[in-house]
Amino acid sequence: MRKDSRLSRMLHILIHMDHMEEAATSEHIATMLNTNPVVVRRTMGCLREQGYVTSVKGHGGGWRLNVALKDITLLDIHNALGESSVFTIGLSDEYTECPIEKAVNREIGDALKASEDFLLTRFGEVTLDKLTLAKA
Amino acid sequence: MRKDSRLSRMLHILIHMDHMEEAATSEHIATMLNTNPVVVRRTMGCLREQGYVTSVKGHGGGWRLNVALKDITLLDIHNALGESSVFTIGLSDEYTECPIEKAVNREIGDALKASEDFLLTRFGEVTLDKLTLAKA
DNA sequence: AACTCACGAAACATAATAAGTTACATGAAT
DNA sequence: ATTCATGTAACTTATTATGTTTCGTGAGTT
Repeated sequence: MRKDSRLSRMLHILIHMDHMEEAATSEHIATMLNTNPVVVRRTMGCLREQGYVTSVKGHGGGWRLNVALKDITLLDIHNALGESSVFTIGLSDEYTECPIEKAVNREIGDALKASEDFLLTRFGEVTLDKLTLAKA
Repeated sequence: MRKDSRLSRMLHILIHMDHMEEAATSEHIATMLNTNPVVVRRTMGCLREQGYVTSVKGHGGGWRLNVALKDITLLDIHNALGESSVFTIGLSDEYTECPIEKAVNREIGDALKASEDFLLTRFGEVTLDKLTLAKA
């Protein structure tokens, strides 16, 4: 199942942008991510909608960070990207009345929910400025 | 991203099988899951490899539970199905030397790992007999 | 022995979706 | 006017869970 690598990619870029004097073009960012400018615009657009970055057209245009790294958490970016679900595990979608199936799906669903809460809480505790200090 | 519903489906079926006198045919199970006998054989085959069920060919053949429900956890079945990863979130797979990218991927990777451990621990605490008692 | 039932397995088709790509419109600076 | 860069629509590709077809094989039944 193909993974959604947008969170990883966007965090990477946001931190780089913090060091930049000039606006970063989609082309430039695409090169850094080994992808395509259109993919960059599409994904960065999600962050712009939430105000984390701004974009300017034309000469000298491109993308700029609009919020300090210390004020952005992994959770913020995760949410901005609007991921639907974090898990590859799903529930059977039979719309039956079978009480066993319901019990199974409730158990799995509750566990997934708890695990997701755990993950998102952790994401919420990490601000991007911490990652610039991290040792490689 | 399409979800993997095998865990949900298999738990559902295993619990039903506990009540059955006769062996359940793939055809019968497929009807319960609103799917196809071949899909059933394919998925149940994973459980057979770990000894949770047995299969018999020919007349009167089919699938039987081979281990008491109280001795099977959600984790056992999850493992038997051999899921690769539980998350839709992945890391950028650029094989760069960029320390920022590495720091980002380590942070996300650690969080995913912790969340997965949390989920699997919980799966390991639930035996299938508990689900038969659960109220709908 | 012939027949039927049911699993085993290979090969292929379908559906969903993240990502990649092409093409063109629009706006801003030179 | 020209060039640069984003905005967006439309299409293609890659991946993978699931679905489907088909044939082989073993086990009871008649």
